[in-house]
Amino acid sequence: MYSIGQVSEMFHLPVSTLRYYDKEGLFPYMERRSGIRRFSERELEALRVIECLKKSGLEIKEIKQFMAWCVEGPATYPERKALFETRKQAVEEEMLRLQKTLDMLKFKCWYYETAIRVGSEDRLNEMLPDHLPPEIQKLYDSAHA
Amino acid sequence: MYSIGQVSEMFHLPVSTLRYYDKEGLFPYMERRSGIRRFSERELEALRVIECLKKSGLEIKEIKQFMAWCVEGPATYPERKALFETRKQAVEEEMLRLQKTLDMLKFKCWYYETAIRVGSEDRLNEMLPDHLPPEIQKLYDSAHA
DNA sequence: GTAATACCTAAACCTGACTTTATGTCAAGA
DNA sequence: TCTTGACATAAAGTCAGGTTTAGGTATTAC
Repeated sequence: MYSIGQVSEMFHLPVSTLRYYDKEGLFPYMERRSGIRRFSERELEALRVIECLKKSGLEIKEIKQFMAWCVEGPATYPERKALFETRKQAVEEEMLRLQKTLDMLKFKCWYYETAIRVGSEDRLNEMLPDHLPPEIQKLYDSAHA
Repeated sequence: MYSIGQVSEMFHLPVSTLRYYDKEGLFPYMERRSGIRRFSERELEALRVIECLKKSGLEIKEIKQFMAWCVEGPATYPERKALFETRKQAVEEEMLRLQKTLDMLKFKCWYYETAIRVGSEDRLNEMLPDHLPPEIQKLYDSAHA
């Protein structure tokens, strides 16, 4: 069993955030001893899931719904599975978008590197978008697709 | 030259957002004809860069700083290049974090699939974390690293 | 005994990125 | 002429996800 302060250190989260999550219903099984929260392994696993679902783009109230399903028992396995499937797809799509963003950023890095080398953007822009080195052309196309 | 309504349609952005960006200084070269904004190719390219930098995690006021550098001329090529290098690194790190999130989500998909199959989480948890199929073990390790 | 800590609550506050509202201008079409 | 639609502004409102504040309790350290 852990105090809120210990969990705060373990997860590098402010105490206020843990209390906020609790208030929002994200720890449905949280125990108390004379008013004081006692985090068990169950709450730590909940916190891992919370961080995962948050990174996947879920809002707090949707995570709360998930926790409510957990309380409901085995009848909600399908809902829970469906949620993770949906988040998996969302993250896969996000990674594709990020890859395009990354290609744009790489292109811009090359662009300014070259601008510095030739001394001005103007001479550089004359090359665009038809006279680029092939690997830069690939970045340019990916970013402008 | 395009009207704000045309650009709104081209980029699938509300007119209010474009005006907000303009107010925040994100279109330093924007022209007007009797008070009405006229978007040129320069503004469209600015908008592409805005979307890229936003996805990379930059705030509006930092994007505004970038636009200010563009106005300052070739002397700020190094600052602009450094910005893109930093964003590139940030996005690469974000993609690594997302990959871990994805592994956790895939693990949870397998977990609930199996829970549905065997009828209860409890029998499943007895297998964890030591008796997992190898490819699931890999996801579990990646997600809990 | 008293001072420092760690915990508690409720409620107000904050931030970023927009969005909405209220009000007004202007040109084109019926 | 009059109304419709696209444009404009300033200022207020919204929302999520916390954070801060104000006031209190309980335990430990000196």
